[in-house]
Amino acid sequence: MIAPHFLFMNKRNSIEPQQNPESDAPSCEARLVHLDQVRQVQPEILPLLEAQQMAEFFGVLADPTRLRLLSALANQELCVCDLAAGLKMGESAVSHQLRLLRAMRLVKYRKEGRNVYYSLADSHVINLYREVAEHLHETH
Amino acid sequence: MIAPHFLFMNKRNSIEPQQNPESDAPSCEARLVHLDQVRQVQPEILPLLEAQQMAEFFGVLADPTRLRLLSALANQELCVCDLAAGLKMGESAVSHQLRLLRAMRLVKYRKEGRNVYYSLADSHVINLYREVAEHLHETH
DNA sequence: CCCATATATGAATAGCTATTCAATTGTTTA
DNA sequence: TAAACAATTGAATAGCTATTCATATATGGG
Repeated sequence: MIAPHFLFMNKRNSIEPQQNPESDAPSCEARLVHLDQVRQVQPEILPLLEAQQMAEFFGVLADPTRLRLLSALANQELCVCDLAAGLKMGESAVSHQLRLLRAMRLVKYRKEGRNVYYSLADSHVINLYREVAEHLHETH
Repeated sequence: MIAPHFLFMNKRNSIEPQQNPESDAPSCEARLVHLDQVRQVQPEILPLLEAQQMAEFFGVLADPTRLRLLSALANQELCVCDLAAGLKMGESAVSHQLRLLRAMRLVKYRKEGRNVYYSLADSHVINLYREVAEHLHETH
């Protein structure tokens, strides 16, 4: 298996929100059971801050409406109004969601007159979809 | 750009929870503005059901604790107790989250005595991480 | 057989989130 | 300039979710 350390972006095992390894164990007396394992795994655990960033990103994709918006934009740029019509939703709801997609830099936009045209920002989303689609299609 | 239609798994543009294209538009009078665009994009929009499935999957990854659990398991299998100790969390919380990861088939487990050892189910998660890490590391 | 331990589970609570409604901004056109 | 319109924004509400606490199940040791 590939080294996860790299994958989880532990560029440096620097100071993190985590307490030091020897501190109190919350409940399970792990230090009595598998202290070695715990010691070994702790530096490989994704630091809380980076975990939160990544979770925030996945969270943006964790909504049917936003996924449908992205799918609509996969082929062509569209204005808010047309997106709303295509999804049969209110413009306000769509605008709120586009804001999130914008914040995560998944879409970009362009103003033309009183319309605002949105389009996909890069190809990362496409790759993510492919991976997840593959996973979801495996033996259920 | 790659054909999104394929990526979004519209195996068939069959009957879906969506109303027919001519039905009432909620608010924006899109049929007056860009009816052609709306018509064109609608069959490409990810169907609601599939969008929900995919959103559910991303939702599992949209939590710092679960991401950290996965990072802990990337290298080695670990029992609940050690995972809890490594993350400095209660066993109950960890167990609840592992249940979700199990439901999404991201981890598998093995019982040995009174311990239950968890490990990653496949390599999809690894790939997802890589893609997202790349995205997050691009010019902020 | 009883007790400690490992894990799982259910209920409860606090915090987050998606949509709606109302109001606002900025732009075009009449 | 007034009116219509596209889009955004803020507040409010309903629904979801992560953790905690309490309890349950099961396994191994004495």
